[in-house]
Amino acid sequence: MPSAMPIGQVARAAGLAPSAIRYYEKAGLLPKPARQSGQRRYGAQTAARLRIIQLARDAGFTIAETRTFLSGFPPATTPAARWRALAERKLAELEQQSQRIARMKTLLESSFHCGCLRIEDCERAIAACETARK
Amino acid sequence: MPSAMPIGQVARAAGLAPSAIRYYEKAGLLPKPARQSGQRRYGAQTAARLRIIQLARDAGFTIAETRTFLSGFPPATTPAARWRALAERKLAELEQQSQRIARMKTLLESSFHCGCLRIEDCERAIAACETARK
DNA sequence: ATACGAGTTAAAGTGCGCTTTAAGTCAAGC
DNA sequence: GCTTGACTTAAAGCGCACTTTAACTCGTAT
Repeated sequence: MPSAMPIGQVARAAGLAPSAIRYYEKAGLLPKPARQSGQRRYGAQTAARLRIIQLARDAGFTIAETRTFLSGFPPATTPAARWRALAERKLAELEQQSQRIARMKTLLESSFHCGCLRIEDCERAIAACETARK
Repeated sequence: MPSAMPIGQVARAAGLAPSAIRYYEKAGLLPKPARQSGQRRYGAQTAARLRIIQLARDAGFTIAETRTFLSGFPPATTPAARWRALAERKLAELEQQSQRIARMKTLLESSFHCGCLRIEDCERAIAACETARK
């Protein structure tokens, strides 16, 4: 792996579009790389940085949260401590989402078991469903 | 409940913004109401229609799916049959989402237990996490 | 008369994570 | 000398469900 790869090569290696890499740079997730006649040249450490970004994204962090993880803490903060701090809040969010999904499932399975022929007739059945919502 | 309510009253009763009601009308979820000197006047059946729409939205259906439920089936199709058809696909989507969330939880809990002092040193730990991803 | 509150419209804005587009630069191969 | 392919930028577009804005029209109370 050469230590001065152009953006297309880095992108292919990471399974990303070049535009995504430029976007990450503008968003402050990637340091500004060296240039050769105007074009970005990336070193080997970029691949690792991209893998970390992907991991954070896969874990559900937004771009802003990922930037916080990478550069939003006092420099002495260990990666483990950074991750713990952010993961705690994210897990709470996921818990909320899980509950939302559970409620949706309940509604999908319990609604409109009425024998109404037209939607306009379903009013009464819906009152029952709304009870299940709480 | 008067049978010719203006939009603000309907909105307040339903817990929605007037703009949302106009949006539903434009999106084909609500029939075009009568007008009095240019202003919309809603009958009592609108409240029931809005409750049905809210139920569909709470169950995770998009506006387009909700429109399908309300008016995208052969007229003779019962509400129960309509709901069943749409709910089946939606439940499959929710299953996917649940799996996505479970994977995020795993990543949040299992990543960055390394003792690295700087993010640049975490490469090795990340390889382990990526194993957990599969 | 006039100010107020509620209604009307079309069009643009929001948030998120990119992608797409348009117009241009550059090095290499023929 | 000319094409090709990969790169550059800023700005706009996408999907979704609305909200917000701007400019206007009503009927009613003062």
